[in-house]
Amino acid sequence: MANTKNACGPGEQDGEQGGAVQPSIWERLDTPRGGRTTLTHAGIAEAAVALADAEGLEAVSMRKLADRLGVATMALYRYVDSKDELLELMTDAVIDSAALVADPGDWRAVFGEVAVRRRETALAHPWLSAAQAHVPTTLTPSRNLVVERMLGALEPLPLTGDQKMQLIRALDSYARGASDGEVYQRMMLERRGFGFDGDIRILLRSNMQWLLRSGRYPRFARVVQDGLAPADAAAEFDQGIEALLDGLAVRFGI
Amino acid sequence: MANTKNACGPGEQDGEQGGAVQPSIWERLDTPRGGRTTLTHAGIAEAAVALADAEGLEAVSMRKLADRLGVATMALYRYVDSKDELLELMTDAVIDSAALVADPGDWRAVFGEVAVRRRETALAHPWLSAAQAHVPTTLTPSRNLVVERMLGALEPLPLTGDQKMQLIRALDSYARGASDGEVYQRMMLERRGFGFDGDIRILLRSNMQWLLRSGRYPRFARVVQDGLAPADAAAEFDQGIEALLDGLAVRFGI
DNA sequence: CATCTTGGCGTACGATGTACACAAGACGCG
DNA sequence: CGCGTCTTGTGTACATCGTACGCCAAGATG
Repeated sequence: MANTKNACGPGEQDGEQGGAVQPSIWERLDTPRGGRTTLTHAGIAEAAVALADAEGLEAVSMRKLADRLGVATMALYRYVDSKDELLELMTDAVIDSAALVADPGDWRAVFGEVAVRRRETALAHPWLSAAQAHVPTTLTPSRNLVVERMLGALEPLPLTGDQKMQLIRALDSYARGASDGEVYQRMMLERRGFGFDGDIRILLRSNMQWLLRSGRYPRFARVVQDGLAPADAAAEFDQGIEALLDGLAVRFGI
Repeated sequence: MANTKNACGPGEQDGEQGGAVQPSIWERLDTPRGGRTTLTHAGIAEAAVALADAEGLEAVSMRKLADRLGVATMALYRYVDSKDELLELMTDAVIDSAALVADPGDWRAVFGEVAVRRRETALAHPWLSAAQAHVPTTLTPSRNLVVERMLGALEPLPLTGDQKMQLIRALDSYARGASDGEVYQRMMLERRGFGFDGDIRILLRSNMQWLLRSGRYPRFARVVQDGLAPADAAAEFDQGIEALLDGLAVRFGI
């Protein structure tokens, strides 16, 4: 089994006053700091994001980041408990929830905008998907704000809290999967020597030989060989979102 | 910009005979090896998977893996060019495409089965999502086999190759996003001290204090406070899949 | 047997995350 | 102003990691 501990954690599992079992960095963010303040959480996160954007996630090391900030390596540890926490800060920092401008009363518009924005963010910061996978972080301030906005859009509809959350999770699932999948494909393209912005069909074509040779994938080979139209990933993403929301709306009678 | 190189890669970008630009490990898999053969690709992958299942992905180091196999560290490098390639092997090894048993003529059944299987695999091997994110790998043999099967199920339908692929990608997107999201939530639960199999609502509840205190998320706080029913993640996953496929079927007139 | 190819081994190097002890700047109180 | 006291920034040190390189052994081939 993968889980090393399965007993309940620190503090009573269900206590009303229990507080956050671990301060979880977001709690510490806005607590005022005394003494010297050459560094800030925001500044650190921003520099880390810039570094990852410029040189990739694997280039983000505590040493390099500290160098960029003109500070000793260990100074960073006064602000984050570990590198993983730094990654958490980064994943939260790239979500610009201020950019949501859709009519708050039109839930389909709000949901669509959230999804599209997520895809754009993922493509603009290709390291994001890997960072989120390495440091599982549901529930960051920015992400909570997005949930809040979606809940607001669902307010006038006759749905239970559970149904609203299910709707939000469904959108999140599709948007996450489609965005990550697209990013992974593009990173694959880049790794193979074609650029991040290359034609995705190159991947399929360069794979075709392998498909044909083994003979185990006749249908796949045929589809690739017959040629595919140039992909419009953004439009396909939209169609998927609309299809999913259509289907769920029918099920929920809205 | 994140992309370091945007020019076309090795070989001519569009050459007909171009072959795989890099041997890409899958090519090397079934080429026969001479000399001693105490190791095999399959054995290495299996041991690595077992290690990751037991101690987590971060415990998978070349040294520990070699120890487990009773072999020197560098021996592994005769079979994989890098640790990243090892991760690729692992991600392919856990996909058991032999387990697909749905009626091949019923495309909805086939698609549903593929999605469900994917979720089960992701939950059974929580490291999988992170591994796939770290080493973007579309197009592995096992994955190709799944695509082949789905294409087979779509054969009788009046769809173009592009439409078939779009359908497959849409299912892949939702299944990936929902599975990864669920895994991340559970890993988060485990990291916080509640087990991997704990009640997901604990996460929300422990987050509630933060929600209430800041006052920026009134709706979110209310929904959590009003209490949520125990989640049936599998059923919710199914509903999402069905909703998505319904919506797309309408769009494609099938 | 001689030779060659391939597979496994041991060592070594640079980079990484971070624990720990210490110095230096800011603040409260006299 | 002077002096504790707390917080922030620093320097060193260590375990661990991926992996380049050179060597030896084992099986195949002549």
